[in-house]
Amino acid sequence: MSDRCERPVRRPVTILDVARAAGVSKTTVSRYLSGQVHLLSDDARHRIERAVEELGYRPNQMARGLKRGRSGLVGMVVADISNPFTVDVLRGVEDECKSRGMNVLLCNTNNDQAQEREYIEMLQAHRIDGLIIHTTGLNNAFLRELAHQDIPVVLLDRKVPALPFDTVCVDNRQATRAALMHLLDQGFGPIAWFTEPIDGVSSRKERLETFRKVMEHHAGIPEPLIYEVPARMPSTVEGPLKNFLSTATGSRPAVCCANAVVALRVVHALSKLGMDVPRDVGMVMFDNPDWAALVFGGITVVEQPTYAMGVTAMRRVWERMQGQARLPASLIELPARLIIRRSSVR
Amino acid sequence: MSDRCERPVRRPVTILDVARAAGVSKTTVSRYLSGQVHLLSDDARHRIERAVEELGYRPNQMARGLKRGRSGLVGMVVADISNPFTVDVLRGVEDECKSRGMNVLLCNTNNDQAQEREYIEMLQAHRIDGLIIHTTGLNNAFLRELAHQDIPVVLLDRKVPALPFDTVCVDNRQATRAALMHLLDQGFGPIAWFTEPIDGVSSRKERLETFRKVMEHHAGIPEPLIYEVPARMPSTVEGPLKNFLSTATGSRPAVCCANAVVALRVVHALSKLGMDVPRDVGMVMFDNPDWAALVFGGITVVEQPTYAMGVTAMRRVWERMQGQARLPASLIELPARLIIRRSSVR
DNA sequence: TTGTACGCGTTATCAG
DNA sequence: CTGATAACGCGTACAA
Repeated sequence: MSDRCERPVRRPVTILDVARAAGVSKTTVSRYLSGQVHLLSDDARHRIERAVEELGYRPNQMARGLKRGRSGLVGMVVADISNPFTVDVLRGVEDECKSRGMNVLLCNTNNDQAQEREYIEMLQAHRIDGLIIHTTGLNNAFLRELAHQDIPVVLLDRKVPALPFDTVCVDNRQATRAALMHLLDQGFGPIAWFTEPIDGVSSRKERLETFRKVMEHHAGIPEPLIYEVPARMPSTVEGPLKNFLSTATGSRPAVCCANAVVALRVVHALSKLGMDVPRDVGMVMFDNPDWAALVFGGITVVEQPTYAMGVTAMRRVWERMQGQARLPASLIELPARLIIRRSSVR
Repeated sequence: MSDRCERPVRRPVTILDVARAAGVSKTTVSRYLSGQVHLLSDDARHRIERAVEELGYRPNQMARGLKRGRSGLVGMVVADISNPFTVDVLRGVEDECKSRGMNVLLCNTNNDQAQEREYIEMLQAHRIDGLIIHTTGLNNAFLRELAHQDIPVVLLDRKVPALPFDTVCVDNRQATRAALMHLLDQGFGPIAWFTEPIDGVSSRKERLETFRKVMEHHAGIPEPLIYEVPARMPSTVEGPLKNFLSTATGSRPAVCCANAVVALRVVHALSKLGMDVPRDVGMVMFDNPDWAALVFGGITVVEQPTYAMGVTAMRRVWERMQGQARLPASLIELPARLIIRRSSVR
């Protein structure tokens, strides 16, 4: 490719280059770029237009940001990028940024406090215009500082009442209740709850609490079965599951999984135990990953409005950027949807 | 929370603030920050340390970037963030950035040429230090310009020989051959190939070509069955699949899916048709999403080293950043791994 | 309608 | 060891 040598290495073209090429001053070019076309003579405008085109000029966002005080960047800090839930939310955020000419800085913390903190510091350094965070909940003091710096922060999925930030999440109580009532309606019981360790995560907590309440009120079971599944440890599910099922002979047991990560492991365990779903055991799970419709002829799910959550969060950031900064923080709770499939139907 | 009013709105603290608080000049603080500690008196160092801590100072990356000519940002342009393949690669890129103090600007193009181009322009404006791109292959002239600007570009998964960029992908021919030979070994045949429309995408093309060759050489079938599955159109799979299976009575038919997106739809169709895998039909697919181990008692897969691909790509960008800029572009082809499960075993 | 000059927050050069 | 001072590329009063 001789092309590679033709123009050796091109120093990035600046506004000054454009100005010179067009025979005008930087100021005039700057005005053109910021759309103040009414202040320009047709002649100047055309010359600038051509120069920009020919030189392939792109305004330097670092310089521009430095001057204007906004970077055009939004930080998205997620706890686990491997979780399909996260990806769908991210899609929403990203699309919404795109339509506003902004970019997403993606940060995956692996549910680790130190990483979360480090990332937030990096994002601060980049002077992000907004932050959307699926937080571990372990950096609250640190996060609070962002409030003083007047940068819009939106919490996602996990509430932290101690923080004065907008929060977008789903109505976990309604969702959990719907799932459980459906199981009970179908004649299932006892029901076991599988969740990741609560660790102060609000969504996990709310779902679990609601499970407890529903079990007590509607099934008269004050001490329902709850299994916490530690992350990334294999085969901690099979034992409890086997145990649960063996104590439930003569009835119609069911399992409820608090998210897709746990559900995946439960499904594996059920398969290994040779269980027939829904004949031997019913199943309902949170989240609606690809495979939920596939396994056991379809698993009944509580589908969260993931994409919409992302869109909503980013819109909120945008509104705050437009001067709504000092309004009180609001809690936006979106409804989840129960999708009934074969796994929970007699 | 009275805290919110205590310090009303804090102007971002600059290096000058630190300098004043520490009773030294900006220069000295700058030295401290860039780790030239050997040039500082213990006294000065301590005072700066304290000032930085107390004020919560974070160097402004925009200013720093403007001055140093590097932004600390890497652009990652992906064709489809919904594809688990993409997410795993992204994880690799992200981890590798993290360990180098860099950040990822994530851009999802939805396989759309215009969006890809727009995004690359935005990334250019941000003066990204590197670009990793899972390209549509439709903006080549445009991409070529990046070569002149001396910014490291790494192509991912999809080769574009016309472009002078490093490329990280898998050995598709070896992988495809392994998958097909395995099916033939197990006594399967005829074999049908399901793929997304080729659209000039090298990975799709290589897999398909290899399929053709293997079929001709080893099975003596010059015109094997190929089905192109258009994206996001429901139930275009069921018809062809049914047709294929009906013409294959008396033999042991199998299907091979060129990626997880297509495979998902094939699985749906197979379920709907009430097929028993592997008894009625064998199956092998590319990619190893969560659900592949679950469905049909496990689907045999060609697992791509996705995470490693991300890591490799980012390492390459890094090397180029460190002055290896003018070395010729290299092609890095990683091996895929055949994981045999129930779906392809007699 | 256009241009001059300054500053955004850093780093680098140079002189002490 | 330390500190002025000049850029980096851009936007914007202010002046013309």
